Amino acid sequence: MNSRKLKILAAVVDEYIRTGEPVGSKAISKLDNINVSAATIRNDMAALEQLGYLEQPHTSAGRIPTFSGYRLYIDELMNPSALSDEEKCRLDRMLGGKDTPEELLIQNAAAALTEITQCAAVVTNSVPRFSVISKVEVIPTGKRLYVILLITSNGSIKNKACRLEFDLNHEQLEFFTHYIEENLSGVSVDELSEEMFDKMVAAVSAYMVSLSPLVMGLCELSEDLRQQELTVSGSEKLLSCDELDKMEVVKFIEHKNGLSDLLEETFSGIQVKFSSETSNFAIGNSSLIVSKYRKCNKEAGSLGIIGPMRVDYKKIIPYIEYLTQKISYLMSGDDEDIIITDTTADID
Amino acid sequence: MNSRKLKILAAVVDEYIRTGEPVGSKAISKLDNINVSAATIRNDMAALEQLGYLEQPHTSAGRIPTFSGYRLYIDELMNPSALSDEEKCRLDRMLGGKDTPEELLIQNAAAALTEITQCAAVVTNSVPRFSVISKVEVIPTGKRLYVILLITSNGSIKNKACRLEFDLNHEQLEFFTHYIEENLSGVSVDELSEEMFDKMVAAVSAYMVSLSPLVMGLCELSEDLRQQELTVSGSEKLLSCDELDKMEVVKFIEHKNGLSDLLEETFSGIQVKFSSETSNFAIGNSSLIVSKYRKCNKEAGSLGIIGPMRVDYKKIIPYIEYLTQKISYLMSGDDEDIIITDTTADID
DNA sequence: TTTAGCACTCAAAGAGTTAGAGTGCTAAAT
DNA sequence: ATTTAGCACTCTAACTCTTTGAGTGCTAAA
Repeated sequence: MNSRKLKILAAVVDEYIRTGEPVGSKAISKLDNINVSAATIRNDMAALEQLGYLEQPHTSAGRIPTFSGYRLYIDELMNPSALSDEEKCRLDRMLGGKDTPEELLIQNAAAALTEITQCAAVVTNSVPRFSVISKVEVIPTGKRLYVILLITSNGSIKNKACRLEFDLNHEQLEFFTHYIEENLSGVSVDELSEEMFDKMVAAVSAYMVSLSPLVMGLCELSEDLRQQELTVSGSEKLLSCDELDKMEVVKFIEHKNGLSDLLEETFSGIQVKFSSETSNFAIGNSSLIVSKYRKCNKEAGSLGIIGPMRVDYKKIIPYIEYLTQKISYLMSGDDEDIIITDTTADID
Repeated sequence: MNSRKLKILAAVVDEYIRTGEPVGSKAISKLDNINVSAATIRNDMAALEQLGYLEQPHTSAGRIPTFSGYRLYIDELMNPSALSDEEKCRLDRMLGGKDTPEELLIQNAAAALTEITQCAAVVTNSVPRFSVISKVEVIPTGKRLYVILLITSNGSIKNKACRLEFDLNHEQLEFFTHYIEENLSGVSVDELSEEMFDKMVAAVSAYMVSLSPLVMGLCELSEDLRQQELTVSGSEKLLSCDELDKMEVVKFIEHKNGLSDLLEETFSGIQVKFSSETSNFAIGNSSLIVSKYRKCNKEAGSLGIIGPMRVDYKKIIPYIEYLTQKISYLMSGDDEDIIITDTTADID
């Protein structure tokens, strides 16, 4: 494995990404930065095939990269193309300024990615780990029916109705409200845990057993609070890729199978994952490129695209990197002024 | 147009639905209930083509039904096959018993329809038109920040945060709470209207101008309350129908174009609509079969399937009819005992 | 009015051909 | 020891030509 072989591998991947056709020795030999004959390239390509980086669809066709080929290309060989100032400006315009609500910010980022890459964009909202419970209320609303309300310092509102075995009298309600106010107010979302609520159930039950459904309700709400929401937009683009199985794509659009797991196991920095490298991700031959954005220097959410394995990594990766940086910057700027949108919930 | 022609038309549609292939005179002549020769059938088929009920894909092929052909078949000719007891039991099992939450009930119905018909199921949730506002609260939750909470008698909970220009003092808050309690409590969801809120804005502004965002917030919540949610499940099935254009299916899956309009203009009882009969519905050559279910004898929501025009109406229509009846029954049974699931909302 | 018979049409499937891109191998050149 | 040119070979994609069979419309007899 010498440097010429690597150069040839890079060239093959680049060409394949550009054209979508298997690439032959002749095409490579014509490239500017390649100065050996087609015959030499043929020999090297045969070697690269031996090593598992390239493969042939059939005997008399050119080569296409294998998974390992792409992997090596992305990790070592690829030469990302820096964003021009115009491109940066364009992204800035698409994102919106400093006073754009966070939710809209990531929506805009998703829209930008969809438009630029012609792939599906995937974003997660920013989880308010570091925000604290600012208000918790219990509101009687029918016989034996209570609505609990949880509000955090960053503006999340969650509510849930609980039915009890008995009605609470004024004193009991007062006790409970006071107790949870005492125990939850000011607690950060990160600190909320099931153990914590288990303890509360125990404490509260000592006073009155039938209060525990309320605590369980609170526990569930706190789980919701910590749960990250995942949005995929522009997924119709994936149906235009004939590399991808349409059936799989639609199933994925419906259920988003495996995606959240996949994002879970992502660590910081930009990352490329192939569907073949993970189990339970629905779309074969696809590639996920994501990066995490940060808010006040803590990981807040993810941002990226899902596309065919043959996407223009060179071009797309810098875009995603720029967007995450910019979003991190914008989100960390003014923490205090919370922008409230809307929030509803329906039960029947 | 005599009864034999109608019989032949019905036979052609049945056969075409069964086989998916253009059907010829010979195939019809072999059917049990047809006792004339192929030549006679040929003459009648030519006449039916003249009348616009049948068409030929090409000269030397059999006939397939036109839109009008299907229409006549469905409205007059078709002989729906009654559900067997086993089938009814199966549906009952899939739906769930009397204590199944409404939301789950329609989800189960959708799943059952998807499985049985191999088409996409479309359901709308039950809009609580006839339920009344049972509680409305305003909760101060930060500086100039207020959460309004709207709860209906059927268990819907909606909340929304509003930012005001100024902070309210205790008296002002008291006034406002009292005012909206007075004006909204006991009002049915159906009665809520924008005009009503306009009046409230005027009245409240007379007392204190900066209260109006709260009323606007209430107005938006009430809109949410009245909004019907539409779910399409199993839409991947539509991709297996080669009668349907995959690209159109995909666009539909993403945007559900025209579907809610289409459901709006549906009246009571089971109904079949062809894409060709409506403008703005995305999937050409498709057919929508829906029926409305009722809760306490008032229209609550819709339930049905989207499939290719060539679906087994004979079989599917009874299924949908049975499901809507059963759901109407289950939903109307115990109105008092509201089952609460969960409800959350996130803002940032 | 219905039916049998027959010539005709047309799409789909299969067979055969060609063109071209790309390969691997060998032997000469560097 | 590499690199290159040359050449025979392979395989697909596109094209034409032919065959097959289902289905029709028309005519004339029942």
